[in-house]
Amino acid sequence: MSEEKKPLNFIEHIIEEDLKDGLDANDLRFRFPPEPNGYLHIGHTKAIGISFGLGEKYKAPVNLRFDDTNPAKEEQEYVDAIKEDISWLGYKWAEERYSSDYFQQLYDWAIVLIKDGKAYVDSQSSEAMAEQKGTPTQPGVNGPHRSRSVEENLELFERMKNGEFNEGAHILRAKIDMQHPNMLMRDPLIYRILKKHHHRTGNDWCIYPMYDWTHGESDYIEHISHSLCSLEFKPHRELYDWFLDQVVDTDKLRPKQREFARLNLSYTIMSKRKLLKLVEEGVVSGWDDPRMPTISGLRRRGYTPTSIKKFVETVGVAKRENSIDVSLLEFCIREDLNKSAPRVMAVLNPLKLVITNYDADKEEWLEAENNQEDESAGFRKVPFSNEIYIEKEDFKEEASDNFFRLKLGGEVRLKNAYIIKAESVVKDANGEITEVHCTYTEDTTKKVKGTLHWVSIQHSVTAEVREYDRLFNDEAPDSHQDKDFMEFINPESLKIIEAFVEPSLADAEIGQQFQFQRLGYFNVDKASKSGVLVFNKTVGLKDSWAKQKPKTETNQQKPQQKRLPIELIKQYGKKYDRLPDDKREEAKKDIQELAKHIAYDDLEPLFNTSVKKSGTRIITMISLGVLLANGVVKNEAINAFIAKALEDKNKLLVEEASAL
RNA sequence: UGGCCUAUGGUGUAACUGGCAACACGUCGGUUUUUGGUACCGAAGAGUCUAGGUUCGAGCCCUAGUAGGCCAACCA
Repeated sequence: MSEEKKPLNFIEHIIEEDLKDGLDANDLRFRFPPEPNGYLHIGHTKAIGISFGLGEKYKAPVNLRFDDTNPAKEEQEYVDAIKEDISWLGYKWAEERYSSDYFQQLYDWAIVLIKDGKAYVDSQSSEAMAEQKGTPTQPGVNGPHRSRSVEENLELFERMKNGEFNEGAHILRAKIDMQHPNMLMRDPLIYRILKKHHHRTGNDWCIYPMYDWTHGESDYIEHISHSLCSLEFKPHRELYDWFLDQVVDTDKLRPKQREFARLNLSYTIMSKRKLLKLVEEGVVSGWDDPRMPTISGLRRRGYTPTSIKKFVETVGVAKRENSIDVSLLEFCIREDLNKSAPRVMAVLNPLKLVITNYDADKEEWLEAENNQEDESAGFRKVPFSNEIYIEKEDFKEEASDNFFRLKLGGEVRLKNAYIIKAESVVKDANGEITEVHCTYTEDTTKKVKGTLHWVSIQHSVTAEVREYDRLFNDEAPDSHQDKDFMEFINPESLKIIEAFVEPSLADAEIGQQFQFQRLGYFNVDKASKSGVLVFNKTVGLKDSWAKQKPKTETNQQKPQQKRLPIELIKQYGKKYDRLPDDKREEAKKDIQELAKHIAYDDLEPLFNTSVKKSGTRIITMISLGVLLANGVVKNEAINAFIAKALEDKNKLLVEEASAL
């Protein structure tokens, strides 16, 4: 076994370390803990891929645990959808669990906490408690109920549980430290009163545990070794550990929370709340609209589990904020479908073509290869006749040599058929071409540059084709503090086309995937019925021809993170003295421009730059020159800096210094 | 007036206890091709946010700064 070592991500490093430190590999166990309050999206796929992926790698069990502690937002519909999506991705969970399974245990532990003087009942308004909590920059203060006796706390908590109070009247909170620098440690809530029906426990409870109290203890109950979540839970880790400290038996496995950066995809949003808004406001047809970044949307669009897993794998796992280009997702689906999708011919934007030397009443069934990437895919027959459709874009009356398609007097190959030559065109009153007249030859061995797809008109089947574009026009629609994400909705994200497809597609079944040759990958939508074909365009083929033409679509500039001029100048310093002459000249001009926007106080610290970093000293000198020219008066520090530079070995530095 | 996290080509991730910054996508060029697809070959592109320090040697360790993110829900 030649094990090419795949580099480990930081979580795998942690696990390897734990294993080395004596953790039994059999004790490895993970969990994926969705809240059933919405559909899973591509962002969740990363979390799923991490935990289930680790399970596969270490042959460890992975639980699916629904974090269902808030009956106000959670529903069975979401539980079902989540299970379907995870299964569809091809993952198998060891056990299906619910946080609500542990409500009794959590309650019992809460009693222990109260008895230990580690928790108390507070009876103030949420506003009053928020007030006492302080702010991130200001410590909190103790509230009036903090010193209630254990007996009183026990009694009140019991009565909370029995439903004797209204929602909001009391809460149970941990007694930690109201001055703690971590806000989450300032006596966090453990239980609140919620007189709501729960999708699993019905009306058994009218108090419900909070996330922090529930999550770590649930991990402990399930013997989870590594509890992986996204970065925003980092501050919760301290509390996670505190709660664990209160109940953990030291010879039992203690779960560990570790955090990774969540996935962000360009031109889309990942917030469940915002996705729900798109659904509710009818911007999309539902959670599974093919434009949605949900797993169900991607599935309906034609994405495969393989492609999504590959995507998550390539994206990697780390701790820094990221934004992944959709083109990577598209690459992954093309790569997968290229190997498996049968090729067929379909014309989306038809132009009639008449072959004048082919008998009008003749038809031939020609052999066509289903997939040249897959020998086992075999062949099929496609009908040919004297009248066919080709794409409008595939014909021009005249065009330059790099237009490989059909032009008057030019020859082109018809895929799976003959070579034709365009002889003349027929136009309507507006000058629009309505027909192209061609002649054909049966000699198919000739070399011609272009190959076109086509469909015999009399044999063609009509189909509805839904072409999608990105749902938002902005790269990061929900990142603007002054604008709502709804303002960026792309009004042209869905285009419905009447297309003509080859007859072999007539009985294509829902979910089947094809490559429409030269166009892209398409699948049969669930709206398809016998006799009424509906296709979704999953993704187009890579099109290096379209790129050559001046695109009307303005290439959106990446909003480069703005850096301060002084920082940019410093960066030049790193390599300035090593640049070739011409580039150095450019750099110098750039520096001089940038230097107009810096203050003397920004520059002065650089005077102390060590002798060996001459590049930095030179750029400092150049900038200084600009400042002096703009009226900064020479002081002692400046004079010393220049004097020292004049003695330097570096010619460039001396040159710049003597100029001052 | 705080705490925590992060900083490596355009994007995303690597670089095992410090040792010539690598891979994928994207970009550009070429070969093959009955898909301007695929496959294959090649190229450009970062000297690792800045400064200082430790070291023979720093992307990695230390210090300070800068930038970005997270933290004040009876949400998860």
